Amino acid sequence: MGQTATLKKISAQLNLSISTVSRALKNHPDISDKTKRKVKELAALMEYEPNSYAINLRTNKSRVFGLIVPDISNMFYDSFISAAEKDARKSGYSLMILQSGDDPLQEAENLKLCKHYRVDGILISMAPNSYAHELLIKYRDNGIPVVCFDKTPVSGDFDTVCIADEEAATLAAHTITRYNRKKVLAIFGNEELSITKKRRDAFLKVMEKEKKIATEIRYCANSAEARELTQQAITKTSNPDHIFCMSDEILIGVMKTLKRSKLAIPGDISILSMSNGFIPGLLNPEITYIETSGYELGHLAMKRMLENMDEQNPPKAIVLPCRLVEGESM
Amino acid sequence: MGQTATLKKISAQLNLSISTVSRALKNHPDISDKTKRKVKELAALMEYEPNSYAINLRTNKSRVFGLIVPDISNMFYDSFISAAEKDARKSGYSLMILQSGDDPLQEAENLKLCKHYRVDGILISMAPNSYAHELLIKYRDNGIPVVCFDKTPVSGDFDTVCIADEEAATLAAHTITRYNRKKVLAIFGNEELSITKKRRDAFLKVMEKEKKIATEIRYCANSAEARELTQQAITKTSNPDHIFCMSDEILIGVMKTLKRSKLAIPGDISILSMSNGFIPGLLNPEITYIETSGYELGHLAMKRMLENMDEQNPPKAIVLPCRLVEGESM
DNA sequence: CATTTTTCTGCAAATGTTTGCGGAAATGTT
DNA sequence: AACATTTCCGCAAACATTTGCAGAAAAATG
Repeated sequence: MGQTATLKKISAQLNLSISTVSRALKNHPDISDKTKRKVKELAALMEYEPNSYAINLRTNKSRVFGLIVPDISNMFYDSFISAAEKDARKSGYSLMILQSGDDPLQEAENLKLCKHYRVDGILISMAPNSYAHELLIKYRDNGIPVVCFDKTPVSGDFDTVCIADEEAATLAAHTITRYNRKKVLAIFGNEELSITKKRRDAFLKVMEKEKKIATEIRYCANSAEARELTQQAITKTSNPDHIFCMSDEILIGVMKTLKRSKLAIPGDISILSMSNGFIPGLLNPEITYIETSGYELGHLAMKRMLENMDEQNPPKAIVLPCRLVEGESM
Repeated sequence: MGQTATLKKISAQLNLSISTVSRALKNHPDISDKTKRKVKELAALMEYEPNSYAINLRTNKSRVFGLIVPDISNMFYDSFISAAEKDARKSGYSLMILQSGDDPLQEAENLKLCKHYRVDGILISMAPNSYAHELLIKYRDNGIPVVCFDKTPVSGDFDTVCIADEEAATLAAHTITRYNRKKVLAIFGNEELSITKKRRDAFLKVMEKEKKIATEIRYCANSAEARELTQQAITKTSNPDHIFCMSDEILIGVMKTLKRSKLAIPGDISILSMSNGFIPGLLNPEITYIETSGYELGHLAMKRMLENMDEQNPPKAIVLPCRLVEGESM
């Protein structure tokens, strides 16, 4: 069958050269209106569509971005991706999405895949213990723009788009101090991650000035550990009257324990979390949180990537400001 | 600069022809070991990587699947995608992800994008009022396998991979009958969707046999409407002693209202939902639900798509069996 | 030494599109 | 009529890879 239409097939039908057909379809001034009309008619009839493989080869571009995240099925990343995809599409780009599963090896493989597919740019949230840095440097030097988001390297080698971690943690701490609490339990995630360190340090910087408040810092790897931790805290003598949660995951664990206890929120114990808002709104009472929006971050990151398509820019650190969303947990 | 390595550049360096270099790298028996060694060394040194644009052009394949969903940031789809991506990668494929936003126009545009990118296959969960059917038929006839999942057309034209909707709704109804309830409020989603119809009909088929139970069916478009609906139900005289929720979205709305009421769960009113389990586990008490796993469905759908890569298969309707997960809400 | 066989390599075409350059035909100017 | 200009179109190369075919050189056989 005549399967798919090509310039060649159209030109053969009309006894024209391939180049004439190409130019006619592109409204090139060299081609007469009569020829243009004939060509366009037949092209429409044959449902001609330029072969993107050929165009990619010729232009050495694909209009596709590689996007690497630890896991798509995550409250934060799924909204990030959702926003990024919409913006990309508006500018004629598409996303190729790859998951690292928080595995540095998988991450490196995904980066190689990006190279293999010759994506026009890479957006990446890095896995813990990532060794992707040098790979990314190489890609950048080969003209593939790299935008790091959320979990970013500390070096100033790449564009970074992040939640205002310090600002958010500072805001959290200041909020807590307003409520006259005595014993604060602050639960953070993996201690090794820079995101944890940044948040913890900014948080502590404020709390240490408050001599009237005893602050205890703890770390946990997942929701179950947060639950465990909370259980220990409320049964032992430490008895905090406030718990700060660095993330949704932690908040979920904390709340599961508190629900089973007889503690009233915020009467006996108050809660403040960092979140995109979905989980806090689900819980009862609704949790007060510092907003960290994946949507917003996705918009910012894609905007930056698209800027990099137009011109080469020196690396820039972009920060998404945060805000306090009042619930009923404080 | 020598930017990226190509066969041509390697061949120039070694005074060989392009074809010899190509064959050497592919261990073709025609090429002497000595030549092979030389070529491979230089290729490694220059970090040669075959140009996928050229390969795509030549083979007329891209090893990329198009995946169209209403919205990525959705408990169900994000896990579907997560599973699908992992399986695709294992078989050397990648995913290009596009969102329709439940807009038939956007959906059609995305399908055209898939055609433009010449993806090797399309996985799609269709928007309400989709008119993609004929487009998909055309793609299928042009040799692009189509796998519909979750929201699928009723025709037998394509592979479909679905939750066992009837089975799940039947299981839900049977579960409810076991608990000696009098007044059941069953809340479903958009009445126009086939998924809604299937679940509702199967549900009703069981309930109508139970003369002792009064069943009321309601529909709602989103979480807020479900909240409203519940509010009306518990304040007016109807006073249900059970609420069935077709989806997480509905469950969330229902629970928000119930939390503010003084009704005890399951004492005064019991709850049964359909869900992937995440939300039910978050709520208090934990909600009993019929499991509808996005992960599992993603695995099934990708498996089917990969089968279609090997050989042409007649359309097949694949159904993911469901199970009851006991919480504390019944 | 002549012929056949084996071993190795290169030519050229094909995939589809774009574009600089040149050239033919038609029209316009003296 | 001779020349210049405009209008319209095609050739061919380029992008990178693969592969059937042919052919040269070397080795083996008679």
